[in-house]
Amino acid sequence: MVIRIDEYSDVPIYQQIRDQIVMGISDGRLRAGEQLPTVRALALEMGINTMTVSKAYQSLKAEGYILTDRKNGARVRMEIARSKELSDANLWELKRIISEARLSGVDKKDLIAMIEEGYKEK
Amino acid sequence: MVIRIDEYSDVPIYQQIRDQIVMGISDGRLRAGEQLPTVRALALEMGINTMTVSKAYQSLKAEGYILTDRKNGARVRMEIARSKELSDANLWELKRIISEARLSGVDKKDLIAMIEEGYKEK
Amino acid sequence: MVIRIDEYSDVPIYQQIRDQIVMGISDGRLRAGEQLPTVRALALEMGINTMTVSKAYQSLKAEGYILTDRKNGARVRMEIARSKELSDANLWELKRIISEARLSGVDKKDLIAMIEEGYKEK
Amino acid sequence: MVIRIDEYSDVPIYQQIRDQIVMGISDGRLRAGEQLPTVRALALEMGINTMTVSKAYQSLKAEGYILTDRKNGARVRMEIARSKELSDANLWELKRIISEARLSGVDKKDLIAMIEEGYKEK
DNA sequence: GTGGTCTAGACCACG
DNA sequence: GTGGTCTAGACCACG
Repeated sequence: MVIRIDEYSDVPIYQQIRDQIVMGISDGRLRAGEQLPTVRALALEMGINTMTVSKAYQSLKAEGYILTDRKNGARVRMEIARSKELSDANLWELKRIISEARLSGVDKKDLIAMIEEGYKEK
Repeated sequence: MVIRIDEYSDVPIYQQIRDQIVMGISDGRLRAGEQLPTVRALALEMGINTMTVSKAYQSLKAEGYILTDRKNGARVRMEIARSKELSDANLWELKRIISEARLSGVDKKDLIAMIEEGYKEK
Repeated sequence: MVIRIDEYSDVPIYQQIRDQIVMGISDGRLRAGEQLPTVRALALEMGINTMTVSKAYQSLKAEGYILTDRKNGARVRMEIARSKELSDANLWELKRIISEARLSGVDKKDLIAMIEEGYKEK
Repeated sequence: MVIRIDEYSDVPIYQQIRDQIVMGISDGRLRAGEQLPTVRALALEMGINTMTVSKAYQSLKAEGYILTDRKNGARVRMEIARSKELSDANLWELKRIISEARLSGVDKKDLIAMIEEGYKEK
């Protein structure tokens, strides 16, 4: 899976990596149990510091998306915990985006289509 | 309209103000043409720096949500530009949230319900 | 509150800081709402890098023990979430220690006394 | 006695082996004088490196829990030294866990029950 | 002034 | 080889 960094984004690099891996897991580009690139390999490939990648992985690990071991590096977790709820931050963020979408004249159907797309079987 | 700030949020205060005003316009608590409090008044009321409020207003102005003039202060714009599209940033953010929702086991219907709620007539 | 680092310990420095702040909150040396030293101040005082202190604070923040804001630095949270349960890691660790205590001939009463002491009103 | 390894735990594998053998001795699953599997046998059975098992055994030997000789392999020691004291590391660790338990709202009685359980006659 | 991010580079234990 | 930790030093946005 290719990870692309927008160096002009306000979103920190480690967060962008974290987000893209989460999205990769959700949309099936990363399978349960699949091996992630090593911290060093990904850092080298992306031209960034290993600490930055490490921070992304540690975040993913703390959130229960991946597991790391010293021998094999990082893998997508087989059973990701299902809280059944959006975090407060995501809930607010979603409300904000819906408000902005409405004000921009985005059709409600387009938003729903995005959800359908995101929930499609992979 | 009451604006509530979470001073411990990772979201900058000026951004929280900006977001809540946008949401207020979207859900009808703020009407087109309606007068906003002055920078000084809002800053005083919320116990924060005027610079912070000013930053929020400037952002809203730049985005086309409000108009300011020296005489009348700030008002909600009568005709907000309707790009008919989500910004790139919002598009990505929405995809991210949908991915996380799905992985957390949030029901697709709950997300759609939030959209319906946000688009309800006011 | 004085924080002491054992530089020969296997426990990472950031973890030692984190642990001592948690213990300080529990035993009343740090009160709810109390200001913590700034990242820079603590780093300087302890002769370590700001990143190391920052890591400790971020861990405490993620665990819900403290809150940070840009203006005032870090504070002990007023209401710490009460899961009512030990983490798996702490549960195992406690079992291990009890086993080792027993084998070393430590009196059961001494362990219970430590618990009583730790739960005393402050 | 079955030893279970969590390869994704932050606790090193050799430490997990060491801990489980100590717990086995304490709770009577391993009797004084009882033979332990050879390093090779255990490593083969668990699918891990012999070096890792060897490290665990060496640690147990250094701590006085087991004895090794070339002819008979490793055995649980007949008389384990009873220092009557917790090590400094365990003392600190126990204090930390008690602090976290208290802050999490864990009932004091639950901790005491764990001690009673760990000290039950076998 | 505050915390947050990032780099370049180093060292470490584990396995 | 793997992830984890730490430093020295820099730059950033926020307020």
